Amino acid sequence: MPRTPEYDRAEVVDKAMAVFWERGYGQTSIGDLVDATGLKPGSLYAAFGSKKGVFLEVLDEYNRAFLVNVRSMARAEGSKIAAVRGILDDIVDKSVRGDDRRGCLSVNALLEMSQHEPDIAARLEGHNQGVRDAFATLIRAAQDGREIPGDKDADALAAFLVNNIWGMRVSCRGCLDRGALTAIVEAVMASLESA
Amino acid sequence: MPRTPEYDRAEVVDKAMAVFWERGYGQTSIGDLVDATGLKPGSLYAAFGSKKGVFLEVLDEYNRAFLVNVRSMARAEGSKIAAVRGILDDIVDKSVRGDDRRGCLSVNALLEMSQHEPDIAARLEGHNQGVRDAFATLIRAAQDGREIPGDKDADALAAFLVNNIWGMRVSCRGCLDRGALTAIVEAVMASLESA
DNA sequence: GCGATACTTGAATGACTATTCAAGTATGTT
DNA sequence: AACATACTTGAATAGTCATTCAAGTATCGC
Repeated sequence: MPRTPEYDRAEVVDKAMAVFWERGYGQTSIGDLVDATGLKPGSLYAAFGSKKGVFLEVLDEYNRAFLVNVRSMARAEGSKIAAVRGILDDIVDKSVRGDDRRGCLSVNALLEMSQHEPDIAARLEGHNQGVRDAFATLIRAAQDGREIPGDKDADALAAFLVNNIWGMRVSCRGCLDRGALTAIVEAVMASLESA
Repeated sequence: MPRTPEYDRAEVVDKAMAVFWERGYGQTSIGDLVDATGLKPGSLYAAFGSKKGVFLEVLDEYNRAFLVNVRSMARAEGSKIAAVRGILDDIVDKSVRGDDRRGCLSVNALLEMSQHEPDIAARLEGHNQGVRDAFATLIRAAQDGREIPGDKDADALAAFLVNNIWGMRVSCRGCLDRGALTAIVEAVMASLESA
């Protein structure tokens, strides 16, 4: 009976993500979203309720995709240490690709909004916990395979790893180049493997 | 001949810093600055030119104070490794103190503004370079004292160290508690000292 | 006291924003 | 074809914000 929407929701979320990622939440106006998505204000509000509603859906999609990526690399056959390095190299690649250094949408949002938007802070914290858990699982697998000393605390190593990832996501917003980021990856990997 | 200002500029900068730090740049209105500093809009504009002018002065003061702190800890007699640990412990303390986790004003500004405010990006990059240099100097001193293996690249270690500091400044905006941050510090220190 | 200087005040300005809504339009079922 | 549903449109609303400015006021040297 109803009229069917003329847009694809996932596509709209992707386009909105590009804008929020580029400009941040506060600097993105509804007008920007209208331009990027092709939806008029009324349609946007009918579909998402508010600007924050759009952003929450963007954030969930971003975090979901990141976790999927980490987990799929973790499931690969063979060396788990190589999987960790692959994930870090991937982050370096993304950090220096293009001339826009947008960093991590999730980290950007955490710093911009966590103080005055508790629901966003809660959502991000849940996601970060998921990321740390995924890395802890991967590290335990590496310990089982004797690639990482078994007496180390996997959760602590995972927190250390994630800390360096957040750091790189910040550093790449400054002017650290590929060489500098790669050197950081080397230091992190050496630290993981050392007895 | 002229009338003398009724306020102390350094005091005004400090009060403005508290507001910008708490709320971020975009979420701070001139009205907030008027309330915090006691200066009326006209006086604020006469003294600083614009909202961004106030922020630039705040940022410079923040960065200056941070560098002074690092350098003074680095100059202390005795173990240089202990100095590094002291700096990191200090950051952990500041990160968990109070119930507001404001993080690092400088990192917050970098993520919020570097994309669309090139002059702020440039200023922050200059400052970050200064911080890396200060740590590299400290690390070379530790190598001279045989506290850190001499064959390691001091600049790379400094970048690694700063990367973890930025990471902690992000992590503390989520809900990482003192224990988790301390564990990260342990991992970083172990990494520095290991041959 | 007088004049010159420059700080202070606070209301006015003009621009921008998120959000709403009433009118218009397409769809699928009956 | 007619109806109910619900998507689409874009102009209107109400609010906020950074910035300006003209009038008022305090200080200093003479």
